Amino acid sequence: MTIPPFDPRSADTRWQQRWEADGSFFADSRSAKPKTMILEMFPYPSGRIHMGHVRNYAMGDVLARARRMQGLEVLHPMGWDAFGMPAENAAMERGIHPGGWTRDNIASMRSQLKRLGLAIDWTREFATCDPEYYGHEQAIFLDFLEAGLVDRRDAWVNWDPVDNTVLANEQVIDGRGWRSGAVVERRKLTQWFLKITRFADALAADLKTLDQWPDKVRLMQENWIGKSLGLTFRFDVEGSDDHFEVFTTRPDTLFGASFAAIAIDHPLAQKVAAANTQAQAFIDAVRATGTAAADLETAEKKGFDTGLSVRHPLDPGRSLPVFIANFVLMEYGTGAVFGCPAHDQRDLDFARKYMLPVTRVVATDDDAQTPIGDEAYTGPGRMVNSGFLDGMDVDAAKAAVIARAESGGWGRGATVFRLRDWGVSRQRYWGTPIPIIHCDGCGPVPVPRDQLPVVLPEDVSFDRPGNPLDRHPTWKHVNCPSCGKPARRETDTLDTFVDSSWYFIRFASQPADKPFDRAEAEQWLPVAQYIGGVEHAILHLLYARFFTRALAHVGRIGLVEPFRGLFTQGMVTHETYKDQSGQWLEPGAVEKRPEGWVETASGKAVVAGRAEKMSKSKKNVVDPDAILDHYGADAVRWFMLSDSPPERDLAWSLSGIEGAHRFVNRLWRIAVAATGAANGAAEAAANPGLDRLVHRTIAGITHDIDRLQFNKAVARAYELANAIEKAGLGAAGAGAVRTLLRLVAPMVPHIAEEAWALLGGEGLIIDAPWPVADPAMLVDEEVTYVVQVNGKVRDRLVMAKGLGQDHVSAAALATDRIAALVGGQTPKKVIVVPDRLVNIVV
RNA sequence: GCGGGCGUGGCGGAAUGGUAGACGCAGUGGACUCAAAAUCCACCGUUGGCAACAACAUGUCGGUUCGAGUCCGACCGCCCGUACCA
Repeated sequence: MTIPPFDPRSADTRWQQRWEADGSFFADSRSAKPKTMILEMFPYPSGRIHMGHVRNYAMGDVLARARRMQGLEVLHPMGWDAFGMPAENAAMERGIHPGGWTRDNIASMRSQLKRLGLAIDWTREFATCDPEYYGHEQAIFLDFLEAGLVDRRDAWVNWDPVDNTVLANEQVIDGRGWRSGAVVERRKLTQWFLKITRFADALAADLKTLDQWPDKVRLMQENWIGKSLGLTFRFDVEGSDDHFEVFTTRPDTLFGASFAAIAIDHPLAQKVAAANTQAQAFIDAVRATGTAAADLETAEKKGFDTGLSVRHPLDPGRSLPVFIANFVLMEYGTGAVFGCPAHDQRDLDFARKYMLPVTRVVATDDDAQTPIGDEAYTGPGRMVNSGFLDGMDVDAAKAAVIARAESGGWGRGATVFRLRDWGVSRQRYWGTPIPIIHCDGCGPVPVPRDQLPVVLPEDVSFDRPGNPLDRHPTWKHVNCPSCGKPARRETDTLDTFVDSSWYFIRFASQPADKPFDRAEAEQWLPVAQYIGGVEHAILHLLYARFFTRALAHVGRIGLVEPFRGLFTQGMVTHETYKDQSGQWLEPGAVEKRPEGWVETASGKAVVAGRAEKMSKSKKNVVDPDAILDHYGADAVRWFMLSDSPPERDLAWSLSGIEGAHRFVNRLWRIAVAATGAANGAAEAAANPGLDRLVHRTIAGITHDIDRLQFNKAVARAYELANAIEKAGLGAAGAGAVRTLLRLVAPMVPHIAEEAWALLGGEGLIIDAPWPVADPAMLVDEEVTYVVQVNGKVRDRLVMAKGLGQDHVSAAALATDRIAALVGGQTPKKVIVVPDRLVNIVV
């Protein structure tokens, strides 16, 4: 009987259909098994999946499948982050409806994903643009509104005057709208805010509980929240009733103050400008400079002397000039600062420019008399030139100034956060409508809950810029739920980050009549392992943490941290190629010849660049569908998991996928060999060593998968495969082969099922229990000692495990090689590391 | 500027302070074949040597240690994040 080779074209769909027919991946909330939720960040339905998706979902799938084999009830869901600008852009460019475009994309991406054979419970699939989803989101918004977690206020936004819409900061490039190219204006609009700052302290403090998150992400969030401790105090303007507050983290340096500075948007600056055209001109000039990062970096410190002065709070005889300064931000702290040039570089630059005094107030033991040069001193030391603070260290002085301010009633200790409240209003059509009705008499009135969802109208046009909801003939015209008079719907929609801030809870529980059932959701949450790109380290992950806390605050759920484990995977990259004129070339258009890389068609030399993230503009994209057609799902999955550690970038290569494909075929040959006749001689000779390796591999791969070190699991699988082939046991090796198959089944599930069936395994391999290593088999009876002389390896010695130190050192010294090297001297020292190594020092 | 990460063969990468280079890719030689593909076997850090073996070798320089890729200090390079944050 000849067994045909493995053919993924038939096997992949056959097993996928079988799993689906069996409901293998259905996550049963009523199961008595321990439950776990494995989640990868859900995709935006852009149209096609890319290799980054494949890598992301392959990793999550390994974990989900392994946990399932380990006896857990696994929830591994999939859905669509379906609202957003690209759909509206497509609508404008092609005259199609955003909803139709989105649903078509979802359909094609779903079928692409299914080809990968992912262990997903598709019964829980949803898209955030489903009214059933966003209706519940509107209900949550109303919950938050009732609980005082929603605010409506004026805010500065980036306004594109051509597209008539607000732009996110990321959509402003060099001060221009990324689509229209129009110069972006700063506009003040009334916006809805979610009060994330209410939780700023908890969001920062609880980062330390997230011990299964990468340190890097925790640090990024900590910096983003930006908690600073210090003093807020009042400056009184001399000769008037005006006063303003400043915040400082260095109250200790207050005696070194030589000026005060306020932001151009500060109310006092506005007041000054109203009466002073030069001040107004300065403000206009600063505003025109733009706020792009590049501008700020090179921008000189500039100020306008208002002619006003403020009293020094600790030294009433002194007064300080007040400047309007370009480096003071209204958005941070109080929009006003005091300048202490000696101990702050920015203040020093400013003071030198405007000839302000520079007084050292912090000194180390030997530099109290040294004047400050071009560099501010920000280190520790003792206070000088500081009145009652003299002699104190920095920390004591901070506390003393705060105490003095509080008792004097002119200031108080304060905590300031960099984190701002979350503006969620978007002047867009393709998003969740904000469930509010504006009434001239009653103000903003919540839509009654029995009228949810507020559904987006289908009949909209994108022939003109701006928000189609705003100009829809009928949609926004409704009566006020409170007084019944004619009123208008809110036409802004929610930021799409709101949609992704609670989708994982909806995955865990999706009743029709409410966003989620608390008890059911809590069975699955928090997510045991969340996997996605590091680009979401701040916004999405912070918003989701906030949302979960806010839901707990309103009593809807009993947890505050949604993701227990977080893993940020690297990108999939590919080499890039450019021709002599600098045009990007597709990998398929070039080849490597002895003389170097050339363009195949023309034979002209090509410059091979480094591997970069796959992108259309660099023409280095590899389409998963074509690869799946050619190699099948298992080879692609295996390649995505091998070679590179998962947190680092993975360079796609043809030879890499070829190698993965070879391994899949080799697994099949190994299985086929195990159906043959037993090779008795080989069995007797090779079995003990192989058995030990099998158990070591079980322990190793289990451990590697737990830690998401798939590249190491892959290496161990190769080792075991090599050893099985080398042993040449035939059917006598079937046990080892079956174990290998179970170990690789989470990674290459289709070939694993096929080979499992071939070897007569019971049921499906995904229903087979995960192998368990026998601890006795992990311990060797014999160990190889490394014998070093003066730290250099000179010999190896196989001895029984657990011998005494004297015995080991005597044995080492007795070998001819070592005896010759030691040459009869008495060793100065012999170090014995039990069961590992002997080092003889002469 | 600040914060973080990373530097190991031709390449991706392994390595609880204890045999550096597991495993894969690429390459070289051979077997099978009319031939090729596939597959199998062997070799595969550098230098010297027929060999046994020796020396060198984990970005650079120093330190701790019987012993350092790993720990400590200084520096160089690359990558990522972030920024007038008071």
